[in-house]
Amino acid sequence: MRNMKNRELARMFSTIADAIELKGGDRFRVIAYRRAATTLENLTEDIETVAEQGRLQELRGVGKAIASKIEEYLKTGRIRKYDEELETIPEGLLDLLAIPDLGPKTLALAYKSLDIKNLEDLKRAVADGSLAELSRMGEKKVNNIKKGIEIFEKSRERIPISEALEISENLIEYLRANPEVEQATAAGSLRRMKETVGDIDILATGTDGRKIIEYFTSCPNTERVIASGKTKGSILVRTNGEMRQVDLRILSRECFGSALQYFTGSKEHNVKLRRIAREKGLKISEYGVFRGRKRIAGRTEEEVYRTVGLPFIPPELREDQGEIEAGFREELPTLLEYSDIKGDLHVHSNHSDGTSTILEIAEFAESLDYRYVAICDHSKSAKFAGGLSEERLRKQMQEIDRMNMGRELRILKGIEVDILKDGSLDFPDELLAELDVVVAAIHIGFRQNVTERIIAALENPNVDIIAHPSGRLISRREGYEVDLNAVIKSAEKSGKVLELNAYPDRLDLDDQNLRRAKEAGVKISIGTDAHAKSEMGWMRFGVGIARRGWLEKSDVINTSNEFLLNQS
DNA sequence: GCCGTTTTCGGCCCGACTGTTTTCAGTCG
Repeated sequence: MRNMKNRELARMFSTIADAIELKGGDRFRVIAYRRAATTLENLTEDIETVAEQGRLQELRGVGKAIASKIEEYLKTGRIRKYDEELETIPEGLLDLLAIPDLGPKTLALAYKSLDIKNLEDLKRAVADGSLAELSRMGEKKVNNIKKGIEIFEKSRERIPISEALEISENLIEYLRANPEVEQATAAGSLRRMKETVGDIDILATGTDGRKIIEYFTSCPNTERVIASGKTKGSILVRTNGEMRQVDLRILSRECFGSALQYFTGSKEHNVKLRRIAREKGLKISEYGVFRGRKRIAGRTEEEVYRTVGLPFIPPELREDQGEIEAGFREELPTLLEYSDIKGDLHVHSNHSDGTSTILEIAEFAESLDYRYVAICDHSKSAKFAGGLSEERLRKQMQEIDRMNMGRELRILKGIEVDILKDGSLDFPDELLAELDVVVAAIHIGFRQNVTERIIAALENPNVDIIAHPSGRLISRREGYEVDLNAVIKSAEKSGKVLELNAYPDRLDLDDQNLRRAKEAGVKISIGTDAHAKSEMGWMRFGVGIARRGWLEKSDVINTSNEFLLNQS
């Protein structure tokens, strides 16, 4: 996997930070380790290259001590500090920090006074009431932790699409490098681009199944081999500290299409498809389409669909949400393609809490063949995120004007302006009016009149886009208390745009609400909310979710060559 | 542990929110 060592080092530094925090150590050292971890995660070069060229200390958050730890890791594969910090902490304890509402202080106390070492201990202490006995623990707090445990467990069993794609793409690339392999493709909910997936399934055809499986199970990322035969192999790989299972199935060429169709699902889609086939005297299985005993199709998915009189249905639509009916009526949408995207309308620079300079962002946008990119840093109320004062924003605008001279890419002057608790915006109208793009967002008061506040923002003529309209964080946080139907209606009325935030934790609006917005005639802007230039690559997750929401090129504003907003 | 237009020591993002308390600790972003 590319940048594997960057990732592993980031994980180790982040774990060291957790360990120090849990022990009540210096909180600034905690911050320092976390910052180094973030830098490594976002680093596009291999850390080995940086080390070889003696540039480690040029990295943000990497000083003498951390640089020497990186070198130690590259040389020996270990970091003594990491081993030392973990020595005194039971395995699995730090994982519990991922439970919402359970932080280092509470966990340390639970460990010290109740000997809670893992999830099971914690659940027991919740159930038998011993957790409630701790100081500063009340009914509500225990209840929140209980809910937190549920979210935590759910998030562990499902893999975020961003991570699943990375694992599968790396493995598919690895498989294709083997001449025995003819074709290799991901299937399952991953291919349907669901926001989280249960497991990773890869299908392949080739000359010698056993050899391919052996090659697969011996890939460099394998942590453990679970199964290895001549048609199926299963391995565990480690990413971000989690073990993920990947299955590979070897199929015969003749039934690759029907198997891909079968293993892509969804189950509901397949059930309906098979029922329709049966009505036509056909039988569809993973081995092909059969009339009696005669196989009439199976080599490609197109063939399979054609036998029942359907056009090819894109995987993202296969949820039995009307796509089969639309297929028969020949009314399937022409879905948005990644190549339709001409710009990113939500990127943070190092003027607020991003890590890249505007120039770096612009050059990255150029490398993506974009026509424009909008710099939308935080506004002044977002102090935790280095929100810009009016003065700093004006300076930024001047800087952008200068950078736009003689440049084909257009850098758009934007802002992610906070919607305050009273529904007003964080900056005066005169200032907002001077910007190219005004993205308004809720960051405080998630339960206070959110619907009214968003609608008030939509009614401000200077606002163009509402960012992450539901506010949910996948597997981590419910959204705002907001009536999205009312928001969609208001956006329709004012001709405003709702965002599909492509940040992997957000994917907000989600597929269902995107479809509602489309049906209401509301346009969508896909923005990555990137906080580092490389995160602009998240656009493809946004495109995937947009396709699940039945969006076409014309539904998405950042597909037009020139940047145009309907300024009312 | 990092970092420097206040610079090699002494800061480091800071306020909202919640639930616990009776003036504040812990968590989150």
